[in-house]
Amino acid sequence: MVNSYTDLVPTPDRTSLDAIVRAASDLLESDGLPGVTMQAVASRVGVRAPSLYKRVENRDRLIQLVAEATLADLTARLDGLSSVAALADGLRAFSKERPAAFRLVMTPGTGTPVASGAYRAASERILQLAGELAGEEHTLEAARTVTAWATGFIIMELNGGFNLGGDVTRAWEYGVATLVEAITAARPA
Amino acid sequence: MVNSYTDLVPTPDRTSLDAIVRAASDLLESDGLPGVTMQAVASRVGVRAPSLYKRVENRDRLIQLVAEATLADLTARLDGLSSVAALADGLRAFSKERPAAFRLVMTPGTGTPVASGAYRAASERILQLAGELAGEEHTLEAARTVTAWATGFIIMELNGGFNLGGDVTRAWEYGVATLVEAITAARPA
DNA sequence: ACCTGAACACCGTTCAAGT
DNA sequence: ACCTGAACACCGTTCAAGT
Repeated sequence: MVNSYTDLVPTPDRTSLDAIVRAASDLLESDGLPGVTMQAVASRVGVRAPSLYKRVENRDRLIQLVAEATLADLTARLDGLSSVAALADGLRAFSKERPAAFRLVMTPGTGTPVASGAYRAASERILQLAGELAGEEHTLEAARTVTAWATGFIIMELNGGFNLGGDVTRAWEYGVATLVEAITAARPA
Repeated sequence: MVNSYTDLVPTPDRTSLDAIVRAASDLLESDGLPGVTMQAVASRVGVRAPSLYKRVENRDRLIQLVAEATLADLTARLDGLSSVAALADGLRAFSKERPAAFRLVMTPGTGTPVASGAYRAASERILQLAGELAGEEHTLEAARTVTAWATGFIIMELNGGFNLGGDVTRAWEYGVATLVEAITAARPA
């Protein structure tokens, strides 16, 4: 039985969760994390702030979704690479294209727990390659060493933390070479 | 000439910049960065929020001062140590005592530039020791490699990023040993 | 069912008025 | 000179009322 305006003209949705997450990602990169306000996101998708709550629980959850989307992009980006050095370079390149998103994912600070499955997916290739280098027994330690080094290096670089002069890219290459060699050398016979 | 109440009874100051920074540091550790509100800090030093602006420009500057005080503490903490491994262990120990302050200092994100002199002081010993290990030519690269690794490792550890099981401390020791050996091996003849 | 304005609690910050 | 209440702009979030 037709008995209301709603039944006759179901207004088509004016936005979507996907568009919201994308708008938040754009704002994150252009205005930083504090710039990702519900109002700014809403205005970007052509809606008022309260409407966002039909699709996202709250702001924290939205930031979390941005982090997870970023990890998915990163995983895709690293997928084809086949050496530890290429992987490290890919991670660094990604950090330069999307520094704010990279920071969000790698140093979420408090209050934004990201589904660990997303990290696992992104770590898959480094585990594989580290295993080849270090031997099965040291796979996990080797992968952690390389990941920690690359992450730390990139974060320091993004923060302008290398203020003692010198060639930063040279330090990067020195680090990759040093680590790969060391891990290979530590391989059990 | 005495002509006002003020001249007769100069009210003693009820707080100080030092007390404010200390209160902010305590709040940072207990409630996280978002918990460091001007009102919470003010109430902790026994004053109302607007009074804080007599001693600090604004909240961002206050956070910055907390970061600088943290770096000073860290520098003092690392001062006596005399091996790269001891330095790395000291950094990790500090991160467990004051995780929020450590995060603030190592991953300030955007909006809180810390005086670079404070970082320089904290880096002094690692530069010295890395130089002994790596040789003068590679001092800077070696110091950056170790610092990046330790920072990245600790941040990942604080974030609960090591969710693949395994012994985290074992990975830490593997990393220290591997890096020290590699840097020593790369030393020019 | 989705969207909105109005409202609430809570921030950071300013400023005139107190002492 | 330092401190305060009141006020302002701006958040996140809720909710009744529209369509």
